[in-house]
Amino acid sequence: MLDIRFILKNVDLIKQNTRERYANVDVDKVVTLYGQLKQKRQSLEEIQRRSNQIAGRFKSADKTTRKQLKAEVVGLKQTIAVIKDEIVFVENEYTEEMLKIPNLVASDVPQGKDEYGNVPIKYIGEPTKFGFKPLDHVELGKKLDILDFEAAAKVTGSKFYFLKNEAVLLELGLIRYALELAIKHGFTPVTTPEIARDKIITASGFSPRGPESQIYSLTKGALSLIGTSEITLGGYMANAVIPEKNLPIKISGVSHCFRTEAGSGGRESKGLYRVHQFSKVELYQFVHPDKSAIVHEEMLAIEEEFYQALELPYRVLLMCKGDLGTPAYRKYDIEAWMPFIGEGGGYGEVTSASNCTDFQARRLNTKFKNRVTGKIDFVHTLNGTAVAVTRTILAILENNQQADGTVLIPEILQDYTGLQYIKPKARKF
RNA sequence: GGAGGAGUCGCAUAAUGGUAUUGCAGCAGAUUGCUAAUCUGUAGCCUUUAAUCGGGCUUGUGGGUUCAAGUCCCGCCUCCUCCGCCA
Repeated sequence: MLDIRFILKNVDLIKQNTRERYANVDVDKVVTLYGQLKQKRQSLEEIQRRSNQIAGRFKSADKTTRKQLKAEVVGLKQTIAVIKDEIVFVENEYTEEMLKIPNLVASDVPQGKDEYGNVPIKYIGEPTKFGFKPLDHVELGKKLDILDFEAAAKVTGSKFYFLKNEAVLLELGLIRYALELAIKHGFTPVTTPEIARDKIITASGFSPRGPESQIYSLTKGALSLIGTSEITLGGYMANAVIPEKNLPIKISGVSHCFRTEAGSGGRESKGLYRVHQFSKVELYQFVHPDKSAIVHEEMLAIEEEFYQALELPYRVLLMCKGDLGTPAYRKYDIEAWMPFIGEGGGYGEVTSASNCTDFQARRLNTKFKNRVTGKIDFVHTLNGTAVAVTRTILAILENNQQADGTVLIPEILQDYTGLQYIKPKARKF
């Protein structure tokens, strides 16, 4: 959420930004509704003032005066009720539209409508070449007996999976290595709830209910499954004032993520690439506003350290205006080489790192206080993926397969998994 | 899940239905003069203003009763005690 006072002062700028980000929002409507809201609130306050005045005279009044005062206040009460209803109505409309206004963008964010507008800024490693006919990860998963999509389809439906045998060790090893990397960089590890209040989800910039929602909502209570631990990690500091000397606060969250993937049928949806549930280690930071730009680079550096240690070929993209999420001010994606994307291989998203400036903090109401000046202001928040497990397993399987049908475990993970390679094996069930 | 109790500023506390008290801490100022003490002021949000003054809202939260609600009634949240269930 942006500051309404900032919006009012910079309507043209906001409109241009909204247009360039291809956000479907009516900025004029927000301005108009806010004007109405303010006007109604002021008239309400005036009537409340009169009502309070009458109540104040009541105590010392005699019987007949009280009768008069009472008669006087009845009309006011009715008017107050009417105006209150009007305010609730306008407020709902206003909030709904207001929440759609995206964050501002950094000056170096490229123009562009969608993923094709993203700008590659770095390529590390070469796309994997094979001296034999490689298999995709779904076929590999079957031969190695480590993935089972058919059984998951029976149990839950499409886009679910069972990990089996070495894939399980690989998942746990990836999580463990990612966590140790995070801890090395000063993050406090946490495991989080995987269900959150809709309020917290909204505050993080996601919409829990509605047709385009990516979120699974529960029927019991105003609760939903989290799409990412970014939601719960941000919520950790909701309504908090952090002493400035305690910044930055760096948290690394381990959780499952649940996504409906509404409207993404067929698109790069084979196997593990796009699934309804996966494990992720997330990096999250609350920082001083002056520091967020530098910290954003640090977040990317940690992500790169991870994928370099895994020896996977990847590229880094600076995301264009049209492909940024609503809360993001600037965002990097890392895409790992995946031999079976598109025709003859391509790069597929494995991480993202976003600087959300004060956009999330304003809605989460997370502030910091300078002890000397006493100044209170919103913190900046950043989030990034340490590891999204399923896509990383996909990349390891497809890139590290050998002519003899085995898959080599990256050296860094060998201690964490207790494996050097995964061999094909007969499937008993 | 059931029964009972509680929730007031960072902490601690007060308030026969009458418009949120006091102490400590922190912060600001004054004074004294030095491992600090004393005095004064100081909650948040919205609104108004050049800035003040002023107005409104806020006792976990949302409703209700009332001229008036921390106080009475109802829903929800959180915590405590006990019971049940359970990895």
